Amino acid sequence: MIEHLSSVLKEKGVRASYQRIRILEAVSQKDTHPTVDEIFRLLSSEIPSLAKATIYNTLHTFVDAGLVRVVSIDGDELRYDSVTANHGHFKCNSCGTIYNFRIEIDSIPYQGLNQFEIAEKNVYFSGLCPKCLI
Amino acid sequence: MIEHLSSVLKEKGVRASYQRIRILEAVSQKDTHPTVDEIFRLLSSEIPSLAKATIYNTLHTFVDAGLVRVVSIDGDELRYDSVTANHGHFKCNSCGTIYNFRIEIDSIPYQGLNQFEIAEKNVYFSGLCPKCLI
DNA sequence: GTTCCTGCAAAAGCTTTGCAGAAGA
DNA sequence: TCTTCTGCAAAGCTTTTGCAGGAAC
Repeated sequence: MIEHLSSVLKEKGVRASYQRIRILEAVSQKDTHPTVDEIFRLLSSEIPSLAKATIYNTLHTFVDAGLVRVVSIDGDELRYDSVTANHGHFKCNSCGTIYNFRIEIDSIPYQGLNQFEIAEKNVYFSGLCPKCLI
Repeated sequence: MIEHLSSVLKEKGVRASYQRIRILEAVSQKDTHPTVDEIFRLLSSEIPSLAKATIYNTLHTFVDAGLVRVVSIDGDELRYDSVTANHGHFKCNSCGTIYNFRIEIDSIPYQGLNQFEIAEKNVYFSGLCPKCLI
């Protein structure tokens, strides 16, 4: 796993330090969309020297390298997600959980961006999740 | 105009103060997606007593009332937009401008949200705008 | 050996909060 | 009159930055 993540980083031209591998691992866990603080709490027991500033800086590096994207549905908080194709994000207004769902983003028709170069497409829904509807 | 905005506020159960009317007006200007700071700079020459804290508080009130929505594409900054149907937002990674574009959000097929109650749908694209591509 | 990261601490920004006076209903 | 909002200032967070030592290549 560490081997694999290490080569993922190097492919993108990002130096593979231990901290970076562990932060990428934390963000890549399936269906987690951790905040900076959640990553910090998750890793600081194992890496007591880890500084929050390092997490901020590392995530910026990852976003610039296209490894990670920012999930920001209502601006309350920033979350991070490893880049995966064809999914949208749903945020529950009650419990705050973020869910992935399948959506064929590239098949969505739109108008008015003829001369634009589109690099990234995001779909964000919000409302109430099944747990909070009961 | 002031009359109209005043009744828009009252319909949503929001007391129609002068500040609120002017802030709603600023957010409702076509194709503007102002930040708190931009609203502050726009209005403070005419309303020198206006406090930034009032703008923050007022925008929260508007969002809760469903008058305004948060536009947060990459988390760099929060912008506000009056609620309008069937449009997405495009952010230029170079100049930072936010553009509206037409998209029939309700016709987008998706899977995996069967038991969910969806209150709001947002589509965010990013890339480069025509001005920055030249 | 170089280059670039990390950790620490301090600084900078942004947003919220508490309270007294003012304005809306 | 009663309720709610505004402005001000201060507090509370989050995020960024500078620098010395250390790790990657």
